[in-house]
Amino acid sequence: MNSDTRSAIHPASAGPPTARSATFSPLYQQIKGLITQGLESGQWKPGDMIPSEIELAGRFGVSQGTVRKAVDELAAEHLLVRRQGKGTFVASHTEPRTQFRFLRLTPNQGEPRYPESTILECKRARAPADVSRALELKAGEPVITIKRVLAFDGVPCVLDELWLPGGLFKGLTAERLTESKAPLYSLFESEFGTKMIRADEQVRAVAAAPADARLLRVAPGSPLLSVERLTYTYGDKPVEVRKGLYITRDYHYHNELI
Amino acid sequence: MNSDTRSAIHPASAGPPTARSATFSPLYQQIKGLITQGLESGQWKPGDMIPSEIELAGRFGVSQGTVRKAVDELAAEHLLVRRQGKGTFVASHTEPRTQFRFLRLTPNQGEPRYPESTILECKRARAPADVSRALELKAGEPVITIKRVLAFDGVPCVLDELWLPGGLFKGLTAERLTESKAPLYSLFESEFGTKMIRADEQVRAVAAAPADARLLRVAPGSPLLSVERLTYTYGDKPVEVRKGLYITRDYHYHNELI
DNA sequence: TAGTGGTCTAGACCACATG
DNA sequence: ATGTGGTCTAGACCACTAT
Repeated sequence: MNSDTRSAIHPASAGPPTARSATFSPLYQQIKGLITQGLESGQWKPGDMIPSEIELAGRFGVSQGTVRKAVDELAAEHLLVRRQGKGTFVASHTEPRTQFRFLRLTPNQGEPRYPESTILECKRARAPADVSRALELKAGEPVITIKRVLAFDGVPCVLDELWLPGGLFKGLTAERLTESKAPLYSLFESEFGTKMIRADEQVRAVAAAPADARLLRVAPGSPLLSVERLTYTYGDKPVEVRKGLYITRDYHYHNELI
Repeated sequence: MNSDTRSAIHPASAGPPTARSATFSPLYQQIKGLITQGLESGQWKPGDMIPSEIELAGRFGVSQGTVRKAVDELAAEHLLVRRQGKGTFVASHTEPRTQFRFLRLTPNQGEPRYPESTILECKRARAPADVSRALELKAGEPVITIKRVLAFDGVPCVLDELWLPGGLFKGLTAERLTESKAPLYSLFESEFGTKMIRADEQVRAVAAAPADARLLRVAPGSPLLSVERLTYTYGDKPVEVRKGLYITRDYHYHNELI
C-alpha cells in the first residue's frame, strides 16, 4: 500500500515503497497542506465538520496515525478544533475562545467581556502608504477603512481604525456593520469568506491627540495604549491593518508569556 | 506487559491489563508528571540531556510512543528541547530563543537586541501587600527587591522593579548582579535553581511620575508603557513580581496573536 | 558504526456523543 | 449500536550527529 499511497499524493513521483527524494516533505506535512487547501478554498467553512480521520486516511492513502499527526498540528495552530466523540471542526471566530485570542483587553477586576461597537465611519478610500505596504497592495489600489469606538456600559474604551483590501470586502458598508451585533472577524468570515488566522501587534504608550481625546472623552495628552495590528489569513497573506487606542484605567492588555 | 507497566507507575493500583479506574489519567500524562518531577527536583538541570526515549520507556515500563507523546507536549510547553540526532534537553534561559520569549521589547527598526543593565538597588525587605499576595507569601515574610535601569547604547529604556521570595534567593546581592552579564533568568536558574517557566503580564499606558521620569530621562507626565508581570516556576508556583516602565519611542512591545 | 530523535504503519481498545 | 476522536502498543525504517 505504501507505493500506492505516495503516488496518490504525488502522482508524478511514484517510486518504490521507501523511495523519498530530497525535495519530499514528510507525509503528514503534505496532508497538512492538503487539509489547509480545503480550508482556504472554502470547501470546509468555519463551523463545518471535516471528514473523519479514517475517511481522510483512505482518501489520501495514508494511515490514520499520519492523518492524526497532521490534524493535531492544525488543531495546535487553532485552524481546527477537535471534539471527542463528535468530530473535527473548522475553527470559527463565533466561538468565544477564538474571539478572546484577538481581544486582549481585560478588566482589572472581573471576567473578560465583549464591548459594544459604534461605527463612526466606513468608506472606500486610497490607502496611506504604510498601510498599502503592509497589505502588499499596489499604490492606488482601493481599501475599505472603518473607524469605530468600543465601549463598556456606554463608557468609551477603545478608538479603532482599520483598513481592509477593497477587493476582498466588496459590499461592506456602515449599515451592514451597524446591523450586525457579531464581532468583526465573525462577520468577515461568514459574510466575506476571509478568515483571520493570526496577527502581529506592536504596543506602545502615546499621548492622546486632541481629536482622539474628544472621541474617547479623556483629557488631551492623557496616556493611551497604542496597539497596531497586522492580521493574516491563510498562507500568511496580510489582510487587515488595525490601529487602536485603548484607555487602560479600568482595563489592561493581557498577555501570557509561555 | 501491560499490567506490569501500570504497576510500575502505580504500584498500589495494579490490575488486569485493561483496568483503568475513573481516577486514572492517561499514561502519557503520568509520564509527563514523572519527567516534570525530575526537572523540578533538579535531577536534570537546564542544559542537561535527559535519558533517551527508549531508556525512559524501559524505565517507566511503557512503549516508546507513549514517552514520545509526553515529551512532545513538554517540548511544546518549552520545558524540553528536542534536537534530532543528539537527544532531548532541559530548556534553559541561556538560549536566545528562551530569552526573547520573556523580553518583548523590540526595536521599531532592526533586530531584537539585549539591553545593558544597571542595578540601582538590591535589598531584603518586607513585601508590599499586593506583592505578598501575588507571591502567596505570609505577611512579613522577607522578599528580595531589585531595582534597575535597562539601556540600549547608554540610552535608558526600561525602569524595572522586581520582587522575589527571600527564601529562594538567599545570597543575592547587588554585587553579584552587577558582576553577572547574563540575563536575570539565566542567573536565577544557574545560581539559585529557580527556573522561570511562564508569566502573565498586564500592560497599560501611564504618565511618568517625577521620580521615574528623572531616572528614565524623560519629561514628567510622558506616556510610559507599564508592564506588570507575575512569573511562575514548575507547578504553577509564583516566584517573581516585576513592574516595568518602558519608553516606547524607539522600541515597542511585540506580541503575536495565534 | 552506534545512538538519537523523526516518520509511518497496523491494529487494538477506550471514552464520548448520538440515534 | 454506531461513529467519532483518544490512548497505547510493537515494530520498521529514515535522518541526523557524533565517534
